[in-house]
Order: sequence, then C-alpha cells, then structure tokens
Amino acid sequence: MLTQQKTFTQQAVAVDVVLFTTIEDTLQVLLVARQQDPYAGQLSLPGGIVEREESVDEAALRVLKEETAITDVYLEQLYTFGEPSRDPRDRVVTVTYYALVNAEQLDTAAGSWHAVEELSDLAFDHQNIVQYAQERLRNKLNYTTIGFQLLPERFTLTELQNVYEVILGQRLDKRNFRRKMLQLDILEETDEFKINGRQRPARLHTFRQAKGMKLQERGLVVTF
Amino acid sequence: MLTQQKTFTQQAVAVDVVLFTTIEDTLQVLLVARQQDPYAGQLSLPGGIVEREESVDEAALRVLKEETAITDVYLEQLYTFGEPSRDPRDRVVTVTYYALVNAEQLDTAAGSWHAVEELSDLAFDHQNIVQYAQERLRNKLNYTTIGFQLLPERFTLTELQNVYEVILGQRLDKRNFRRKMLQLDILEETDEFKINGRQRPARLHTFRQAKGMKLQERGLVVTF
DNA sequence: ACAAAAGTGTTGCAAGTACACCCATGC
DNA sequence: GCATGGGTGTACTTGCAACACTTTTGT
Repeated sequence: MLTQQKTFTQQAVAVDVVLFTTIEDTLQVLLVARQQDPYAGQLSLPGGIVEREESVDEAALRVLKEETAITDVYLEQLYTFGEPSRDPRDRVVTVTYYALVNAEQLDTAAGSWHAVEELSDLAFDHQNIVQYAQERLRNKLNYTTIGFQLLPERFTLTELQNVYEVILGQRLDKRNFRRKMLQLDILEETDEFKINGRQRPARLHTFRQAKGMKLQERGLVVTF
Repeated sequence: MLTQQKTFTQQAVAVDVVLFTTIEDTLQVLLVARQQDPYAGQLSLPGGIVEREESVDEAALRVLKEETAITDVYLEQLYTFGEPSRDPRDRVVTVTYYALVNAEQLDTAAGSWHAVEELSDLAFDHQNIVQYAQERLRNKLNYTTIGFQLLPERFTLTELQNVYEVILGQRLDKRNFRRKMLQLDILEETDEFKINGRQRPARLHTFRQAKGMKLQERGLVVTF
C-alpha cells in the first residue's frame, strides 16, 4: 500500500480546538499563552500539528489531553482554514474543532479559562474562530442536546436553564423552559435534591437520550 | 516571512467537490471517471491536490473550472476527512466542498451528471460524501435561500417549488409553498411569462436578497 | 370543448410567548 | 418571619398543515 512514492505537494496540517465550559453564568474558553514567535506571549487556542500516523480527529483529542486532564468530552469539527497567509512561518492548513466539557470535574494543567465576552488580542485569527464556534454552539443548542455536555451527570433544571441562557445570551422564561424540556422526554427525575444554601432544595435530574432528538450528525462523545 | 525553514510534519492536502444541479425533477451530481489507480475506471468526485500558493477555497474553485465552464457558482465547505487510511497511496487530508449550479447554462467538459438516487460504486468514500452533502443541502434549504442557486435568473414559482421538492424528496402543497415564499419578501415579479406548451403561461420571477434571511454564514457565491 | 398547468383563501391545530403566585428551606 | 430560589398553569398569538376550485392557454 504505502510502497508508492509520495508524488503530491506536501504541507503542514494543524488542529486548533475551542474548548468551552460554563463557569458561574459565563461561557468560557480555554486559552494557552504562546511560548514562541509568532505571537509569543499572547493567548491562543490550544493546537498542534497533525502527525502522519494519526487522524485529524485524534490530533484534536491529543491536543486536548495535553492541556487538560479530560475524561469525557464532546468534540465536533468546526471549519478548515486554508489561507496561505494564516501562519507567517509556513503554509499551514488548520482544521478547527470545538469541544464542550463540564469544568467542575476537570484539572487544567497548562491553560486557563477566559470569558468569551472579554477576549482580546488573541494570536492568529483565533478570535474569529472562537466567535464562529460560539455561533455554531448557539445554533446547535436549538435542535440538539449538546447543552447537556456542559453539565455534570446530575443537575437541577435551573442549572440547565442557566446553560441555555449563557449560550444564547438572553434570559428565558422559567415556566416555558421547563415545560419544553420536560416534554422532550429526555430528562429523568432522581430522588435526590441539591441543597443550595438557605433556599428550597432543587430536584436533581439526569439526561437520557431519547427518540426524536439526536445529539449531532458528526460529533464525537469520547470517554477515555 | 517565509524565510524560516519548514519544521512541521508535511502531508498532502486535497479537495473534493460535490457539484449539484437539478435536471428534470432529479438532483444530480457531477462525476468523473478515474484514469489511474486507485479505483481506475470508477466514478469519483472531481478533486485535486491543494498547491502551496493557493488557498483551499481557491483549489476547490480551480477543480470546478477544470471540469466545467462554470461562470457562477455557490460553493461551501462541507467537512474535512483526515483518516490516514483514506487514500491507499499516501496520507491525504481531504477538504470537501459542495456547490450548486444551474445546469442549463453550463458546458461540462470532462464529467457527466448522475442522479444522486442511483449512485453506485464510487471511488474512495465518495458515496458517503455525496450523502452528507445532500443532508447539508436539505437542512440549509429550510433556513437559507441557497435553493435559488439552482435556478436561472428568471424562473416560475413552479420551477422553484420543483427545486424544493427534488431536494427535500417530498411533494409540497402548492398554495402553502407560494404563500410562504411570497411572504419572505425575496421574490420580485417580472412582466414576463414563460410559455410552456399548451397551458396557461406562468409568470417569471427574480430573486432578490432581502432582510432577515441570509444566504449562508460561510459560503461563497463566486462569479468569474 | 378539453387537456394541462397556473393561480388563488379559509379553517383547524400545534407550538411558542407572555405572565404571577405559592412552596420549602436556612437563617 | 423573612429572604431566597424552586416549582407550577392559563390565555393569547402565530406559524404550519390540510384542503378544491377557477383561469388561461394550445390543440
């Protein structure tokens, strides 16, 4: 198979990953400080070069693992940027991904979280990539169940509504939201409650994939 | 800029394009017969290797130009396939696109049109790519105006409905369809009619982009 | 006059939106 | 007993789906 000599123009293929999480009513992305030029010292998305023996998806997962101790992640391809001028060093074609995790159960080694509404001065065109990922996430929230990827296994309906409000950037009506979620038939009540200071405890629910609503067409939920 | 030596793993980057058109109540794709192994003699999508000095989008346009005398085309990136085993010769990362044209005003040199419902034995994983492109097209039809890309500049409402029926794979109610289209406020009546044999002539309309409905987020409408 | 496609309105149903009060708990 | 978020139902509006007949032309 691989005996034939390479005859094709060769170039570098990279991956960049927009890793989202929700922390206290804001949507955040994981960023790392660049060590080298170009853009040394500035913040950038975690990324890396795709090696010859791995798939592009695997490269994206590897990059995530290098930055965080991720155990469970939703990962979906976003867009491929192929302008020759993107990286000043060399021609690089970059395949971008976005990913969703629940930050509570996560150690992040190298990177740090930043609110998407307050990003500035990212390296390369990474600010645009984050913005595009946010648009995609916003759209998908309305016809898939990816929102649940940002929550722990058991969650309250208020926490769920919070995820929707943070991503959509607007307040939602509590009664309408709950009715809609419940009639989708994707939630399971538990017998447990979350005690939250001095208010009435909130019932915990779990997510169960149900008829009619699909998670995605082309996305991976990976458990290491 | 480009003075620094390449330090990255290099590999081949290719583009494949799914070019759709509608011909007599069927959705068709442009296919070419492969001259060389692998898959010599089988039909495949038009494609090619991305050269170092062109962007990936430009490579897709170049491929289209090589196969057809295209003058006006809607082109949108579809998905990037990066499994090491896709091409048996060498590691190739393939960026796929789909495109829409009105076949009437088009010379196709090398390729030929094939009904998407009757494809068999395509090279590589091209059958899957066509299927995925079809899904994307179907979805986008419902919230964008890409359907108009398959029509000539002036068209009848019946022709428009036909495009929708062919892509969605189902019959639509004439009255509901017309009402919906008209209230979108994207059609312009002309004073001309299309005479179609021995029936009542149909009024020709033109498309004008209007408020509220966008053509796409990330698509190109290119005029050469 | 007839065949064949163009063109035109109304009604019922479902989904979405707006809106306000009682409940359970900790302090 | 009061402050705090948890939890619940109804009325209105809007968009979608179903449905049949008249008009214009060519032969």
